Amino acid sequence: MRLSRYFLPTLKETPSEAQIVSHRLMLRAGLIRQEAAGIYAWLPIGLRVLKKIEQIVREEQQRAGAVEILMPTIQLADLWRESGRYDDYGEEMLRITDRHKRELLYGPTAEEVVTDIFRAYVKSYRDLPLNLFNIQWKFRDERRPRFGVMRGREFLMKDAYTFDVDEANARKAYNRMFVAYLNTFARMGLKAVPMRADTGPIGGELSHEFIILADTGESQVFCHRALVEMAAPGPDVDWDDLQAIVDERTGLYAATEEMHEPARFEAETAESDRLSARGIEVGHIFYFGTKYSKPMNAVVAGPDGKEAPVHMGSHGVGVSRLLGAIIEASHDEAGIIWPESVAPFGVAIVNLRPGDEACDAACEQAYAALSKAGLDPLLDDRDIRPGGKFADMDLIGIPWQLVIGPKGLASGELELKRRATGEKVTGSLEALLNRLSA
RNA sequence: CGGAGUGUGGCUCAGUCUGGUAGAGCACCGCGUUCGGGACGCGGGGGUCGCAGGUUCGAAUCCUGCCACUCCGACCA
Repeated sequence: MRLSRYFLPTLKETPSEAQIVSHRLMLRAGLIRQEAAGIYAWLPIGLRVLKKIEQIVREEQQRAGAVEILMPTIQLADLWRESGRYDDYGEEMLRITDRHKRELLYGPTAEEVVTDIFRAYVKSYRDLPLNLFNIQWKFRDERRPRFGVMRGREFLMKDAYTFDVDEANARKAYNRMFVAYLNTFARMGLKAVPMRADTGPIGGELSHEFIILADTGESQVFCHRALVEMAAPGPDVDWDDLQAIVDERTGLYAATEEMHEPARFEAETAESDRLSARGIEVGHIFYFGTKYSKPMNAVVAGPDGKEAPVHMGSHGVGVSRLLGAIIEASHDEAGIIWPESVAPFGVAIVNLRPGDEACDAACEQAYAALSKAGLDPLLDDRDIRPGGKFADMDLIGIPWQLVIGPKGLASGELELKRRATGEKVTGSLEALLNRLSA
């Protein structure tokens, strides 16, 4: 992409509505624009990062055996009456009436819709286990939206729904999502800790929140220090038997404020291992048995021919919230520092003298080579003050900057800078291109 | 929903107390000089001061109502 023909509305000053660092940086770096409280437009750079995060989530869901579908944002009130949640959900649900006076709603979650899809087609235990997920916009009319995309009213969520014949199998499905989440967040450079969690109004018996630690987190969390440093299991695991991996994580104390038991924490965890911190919830997994399948009559025939309600779980990842969470975890004075896996571009080529024949030619050469190598370069060829370019590239957090100017071309010593560390490498254009491609 | 606060060009804000016909910096446009980490000079465009009503010869400014947004709390897969 050439910046002279792109849309990158960066701001020098912070809009007054933003209080926390990720929100400020998202506005200043031109990732999002607020349209109303908790409702945002996604600008080109923000959308690129959102899509990369979404793709990582998708790949790890598929690796764990989940199948992608796409459910509508608008749902029927009648389905929610079947489950009994229509009246319970309260003012957080955005209710809509169509021209036929039919009652609709903007989905805050999709248990009802997916259960309706399931019961229409799946009739036998032989079709299980089944895990259907979708990545779709949700709307919850929060009393107080805040912190930018971290607590918006409209947000992008991955929600997976597992269907199993009994509780033992449902726990295996739960474990697959548990491990998939560990791998998902690790790929984004995040250290996420699974914690015992309150099941809230959705109900259920078994639930973990995945929390990343950040000073601006919304909830207080308590856990054993070892959990923070534990490496993700990775893709090469036995997906049919993950109990040992899950036990290793759940054997150590970890709980959010609502579930915290101080006495147990102190009994189970040596004082030097106790960690109390603020956390951001980026994922949440639930097993809730037959809470929806029973009232909605989602049943399958077992080997004995008898019908029984299917055992379900639901498993969410806050995809749009993850942008804020990653920025909270990775930034400095100058701006965002994207992990390479989610960076909007792989490398920025900065042309210090647009219009200078030699600089333009060297930039074109670098751009072509890096594009060919799949490094997704962003060419900053804007004819503005050079200082501004450096600041913009730092602000939007591109992992590498290749600086091309007349002095460097004359001396043969160009500069390559790594955003995360500030480390600089100098060399010929060819040498730096080779280094980036490696 | 309880408490607090803010609405003035795209952004950050001054002006409101003490009423007199709207300003600064940044951004934007033109010309010139510049150019290796957010340049400088000169010229220029852009605002029914959140909305509605009231008081007044006159309202960004005073009064009333409403709306939006932000913060603290409660709430929250």
